[in-house]
Amino acid sequence: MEYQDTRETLASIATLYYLADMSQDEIAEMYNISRYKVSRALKKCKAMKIVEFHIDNQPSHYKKLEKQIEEMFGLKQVILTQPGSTIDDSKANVGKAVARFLMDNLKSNMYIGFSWGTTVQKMVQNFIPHRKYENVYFVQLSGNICSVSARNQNYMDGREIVQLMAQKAGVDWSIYQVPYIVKDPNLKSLLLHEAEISEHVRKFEEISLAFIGMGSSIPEKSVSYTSGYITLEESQKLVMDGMGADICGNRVNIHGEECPTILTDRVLTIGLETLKKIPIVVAVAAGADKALSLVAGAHGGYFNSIIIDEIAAFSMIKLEQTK
Amino acid sequence: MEYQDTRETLASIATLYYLADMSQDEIAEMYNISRYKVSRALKKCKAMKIVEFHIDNQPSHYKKLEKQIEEMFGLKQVILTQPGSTIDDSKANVGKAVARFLMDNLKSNMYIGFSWGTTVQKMVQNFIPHRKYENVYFVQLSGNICSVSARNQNYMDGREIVQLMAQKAGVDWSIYQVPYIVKDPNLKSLLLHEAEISEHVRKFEEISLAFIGMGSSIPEKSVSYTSGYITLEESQKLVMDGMGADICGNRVNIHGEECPTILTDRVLTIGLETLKKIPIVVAVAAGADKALSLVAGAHGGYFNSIIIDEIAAFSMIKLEQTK
DNA sequence: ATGTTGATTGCACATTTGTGCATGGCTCAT
DNA sequence: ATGAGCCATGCACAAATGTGCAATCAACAT
Repeated sequence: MEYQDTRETLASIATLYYLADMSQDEIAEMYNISRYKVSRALKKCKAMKIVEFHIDNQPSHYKKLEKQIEEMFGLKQVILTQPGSTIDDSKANVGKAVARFLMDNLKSNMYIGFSWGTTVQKMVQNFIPHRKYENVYFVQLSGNICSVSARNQNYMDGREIVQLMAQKAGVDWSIYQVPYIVKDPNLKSLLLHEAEISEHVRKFEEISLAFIGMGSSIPEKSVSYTSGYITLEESQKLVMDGMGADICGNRVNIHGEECPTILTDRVLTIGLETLKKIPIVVAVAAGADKALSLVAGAHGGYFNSIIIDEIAAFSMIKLEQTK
Repeated sequence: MEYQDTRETLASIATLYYLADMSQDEIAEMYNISRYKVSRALKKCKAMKIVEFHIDNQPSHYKKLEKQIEEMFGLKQVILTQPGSTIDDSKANVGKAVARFLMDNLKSNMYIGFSWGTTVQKMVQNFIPHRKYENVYFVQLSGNICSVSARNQNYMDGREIVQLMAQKAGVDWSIYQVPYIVKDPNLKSLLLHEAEISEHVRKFEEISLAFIGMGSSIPEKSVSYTSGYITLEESQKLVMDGMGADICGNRVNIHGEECPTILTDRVLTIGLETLKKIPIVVAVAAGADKALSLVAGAHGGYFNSIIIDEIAAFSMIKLEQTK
């Protein structure tokens, strides 16, 4: 047996490991390669989705878990979705549920707010409105990031999400035409004094339903860092200082309290106090690393509903218990 | 989180382990149970098929592997099938391929031989003949075992397999109305002198296509033991003595040579020399523990074609290389 | 040639996982 | 009450697995 770095060989290794119950050592021997290589090949198989794990669970049993989280965090509504074999799959499932939620709740005479993010983005393709709406505004809640890693092929910025959604629904929309983060707090206040921008921000007060993304509490994954607004060290320091939770761009501690950070007064996004006044705010997230933001946001009362995957749900419970 | 011994909880544990990449320790902590229990719960998840592994491989790439085995063992035709997440699934896939092979090759004026076994049995439900055949006989190649463990709900004996197949095809059949194994060699020769039985055995010479099952080379799984004809110690001794290969009931060593064993002249089944004279003999098997019988049988020339799953294929190669 | 960059590999080590065995609890027939 | 049989549990240990790091290799521009 000769090892080649092809999809076929990788599939054979995955078969031998997961279906034939052979150890990595045995497989290594067959192909005359080192055990380490087999270990790494298997990792690759997961990454390339050559092997996938399917868990047979009736989503009906989420009812118990949803109830538990509602009570634990005092939330109005909790919707759980199935995790996929990759974080991207999980986000897609959440996105589908978010789209469904919106379609169920969208009526005429409403202002709807959207932040952006990879999970929120997954809602777009699943949003298929059937009715016509009068006097509906889709409002962008957070500014746009300028530089996106080229790797992220199908990345949508906040503007694009709001615009696509509004066009699908045939409603008006309002764009937050500012950068997500600025260097100088003074610039932020200057921007907010611009007539066009302040007019947009005033619409925040009219919103009756908002969907907001959660930031990752892993310093390397934080958007402020990945988009180059802060250094990795600064990102790590934020987490160290207990300010790893990121509610739609606002940094808070695990209790949901705002404290001064390097990002204070530099992020252009809907403020926490404004969020609190919106009747229905839905936190949208997938994956374990969103747990901190979810727990913190729930305690701060910045949202009253969540649509997340089962993994994020368990992670919230775990974090709350060990808090 | 409270642990309950329900399918739901098991599914959650599998989700946490396989999809959320949590360690068993972390999961144990969440549920306030011991790590060992998590390990055993995961084992149960596999057994209950709560979690399944799917490997995305195009069966087309089996061509190379099939060719390799054909050359390695000098076989006329090798057909490989996908392994399933359980050995039962794998057998079902093999059974499907066997049924297809039979449908492709069955013509009028043929005698077809069938031994029995869990893999051969899987062929029955997938056999859907469409044409009518003249002068076709389905012939049972091995005697029947009498006592079957009650656990094996849907076990079919050789008689049932042949009969069902023949009825589906609308052809005649001939049953080998004897026990699979007898205590006394004399009894075997007496039985073979019975007119009705000897008439059946004479049909073996007319067979042009036969499907034969392979015995497991794991002492505990050998049918001679599980059906109570020999003790576990005797079964282990057979393997120790190098006679673990089981070609349709005939014990041979890895080179395919017959040597005297405790079962010699006690098994009522088609003999190896008779098998050799049949134009097409197809070995049917799934799983790693059939490798010894497959390799031995190929070397002995008792069959010239095989239909097995990918795992059995790799196991054959491995065994042949380390032989 | 030489340096630079990036990927690959093997190693040592820590972590994670599996399992035979002994223990203790439970049921049930005597 | 007693003892036999069964099953769940935890432990100790062995086996299997993951990964940071450093060495190596290959490609390519200088």
